[in-house]
Amino acid sequence: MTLDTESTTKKVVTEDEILVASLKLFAEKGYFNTSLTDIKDAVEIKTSSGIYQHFKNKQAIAEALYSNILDSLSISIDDIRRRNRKASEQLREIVDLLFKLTEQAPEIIQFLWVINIKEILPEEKSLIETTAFNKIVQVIQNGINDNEIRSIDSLLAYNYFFGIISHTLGLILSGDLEKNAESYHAQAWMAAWQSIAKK
Amino acid sequence: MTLDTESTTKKVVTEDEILVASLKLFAEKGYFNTSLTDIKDAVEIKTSSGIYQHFKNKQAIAEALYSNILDSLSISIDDIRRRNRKASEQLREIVDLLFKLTEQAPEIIQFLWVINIKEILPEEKSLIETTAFNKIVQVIQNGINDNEIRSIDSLLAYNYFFGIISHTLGLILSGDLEKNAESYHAQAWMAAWQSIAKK
DNA sequence: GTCTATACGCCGATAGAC
DNA sequence: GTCTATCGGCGTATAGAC
Repeated sequence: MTLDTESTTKKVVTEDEILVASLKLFAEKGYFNTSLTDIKDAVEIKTSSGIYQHFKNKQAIAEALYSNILDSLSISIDDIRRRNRKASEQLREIVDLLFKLTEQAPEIIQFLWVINIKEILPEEKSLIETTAFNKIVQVIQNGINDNEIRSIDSLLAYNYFFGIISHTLGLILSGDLEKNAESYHAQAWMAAWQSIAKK
Repeated sequence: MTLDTESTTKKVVTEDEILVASLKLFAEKGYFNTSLTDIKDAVEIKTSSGIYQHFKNKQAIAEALYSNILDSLSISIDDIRRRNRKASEQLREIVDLLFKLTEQAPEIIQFLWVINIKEILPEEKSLIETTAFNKIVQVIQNGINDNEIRSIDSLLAYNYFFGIISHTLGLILSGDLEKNAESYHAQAWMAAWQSIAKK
C-alpha cells in the first residue's frame, strides 16, 4: 500500500485538455490575468513544459481557441441554413444556438463577446470579419432580397439584430439579468427580429 | 546657443497629463499591453517615478479614468434631463452625446465599451451598475410610466435600446462601418427608439 | 512527452540625491 | 516632484535528463 495522495504517475496532457482548461480560465479571469502556471495547474501537470509540446506559446492557445470556436460555429450555421428556408427561421435558430451556448457553455460566449481579440491577437480578424459572422450577414442579405427584412444596409441590419442579442447575452453572462436565460430568450428574439423585419 | 535637442529642463507632469495619455494608450493598445514605460514616454518624463507622485500604481490610473469619465457622463445626463421633459427627447440627447464623443473623443467610448473593466479592476462596478447608467435606466422607466415606452422591464428596454446604440458605436470605433458616424447616427437612433417605443 | 532546473527579460515599484 | 539607479518578482520559455 503506497501513500500517493499526490499521484506519482506522470500525467499525459492532451491538446484538448489544454484548450478546455484555457478557455475556462480566459473566460473567468481574462487572458492577461491567466498565466501558463494557472493553465499548467488546471490540467494537473507539474510544469508548463508539457504545454509547449502542443503550443508554441500562450498566444497560440488563444488563436487555436478562437479559430476552433468560430469554425464550429460556422459549421452549425451551415447546418441551420440547410435545414431552414426563411431568413426568419434561420436567424431564429442561430439565436437559439447562441442562447443555448450561453446556458450550457458560457465560457464560449464569454470568450467571443467579452474578450477583445485584437488586444490578444492584433493580427486576428474581428468577429464581424470572420466567416461565421459573414454567413449571418448573408442570411440577413437574403432576407432583404426576399422581402422578409426591410431594405437597409445588411451590415446595419446585422448591427441592430445582433446589438440586441449580444447585449442580452452579455447581461446574462455578467449576472446583471437575474433570472435564467430562457425567460429573456423569446423576448430578445422578438425585439431583435422586429428591429429589422419588414412591417 | 546651446544644442539641447533633448531638452535639459525638467518636465513637470500633471495628473491630468497622465490621465489623458493613459486613456489614449489604454484605448489603443489595451490596459495590459500598456506599460508604465509607455505612459512615462507619452508624457515625456525620464522615469516612471513621476507617475507614482500622482498615482499609487497602474490600477489607480485606470480607476481614476473610469470614475472621472462616468462622473462627467452622469453630470451630462443630469443636464439633459433638466433641459428635456419627454423620455424620447432625453434619450435622443444622450444618444447624440455618445455619438459626438465617439467622433470627437473616441478614446472615451473605446475605454467604456471595449475595455472590460472587471478584468482590470475586479472590484469595480460594471457599466450597468454605475450611477450614470442607472440614470439612463431611470429615464426609460419614466418613459414607461408616461406611456411613451411600452411596458416591459426597464432593464430589458435599456438592453434593447443600448444594445443597438453600443453595437453601432462599436462598429464605428472598430472601423467596420466605413462611412462617418454621422450617417449612422440618425438610423441607429430610429432603430433603437422603435425597439422600445409604444406603437 | 513529462520531469527538474534554470535562464532571463520585462515590468512594476522603491530609495535616495538633487 | 524629477532624476539616477536599482531591486524583486513574476511569467515566459528553454535545456537536458529520464
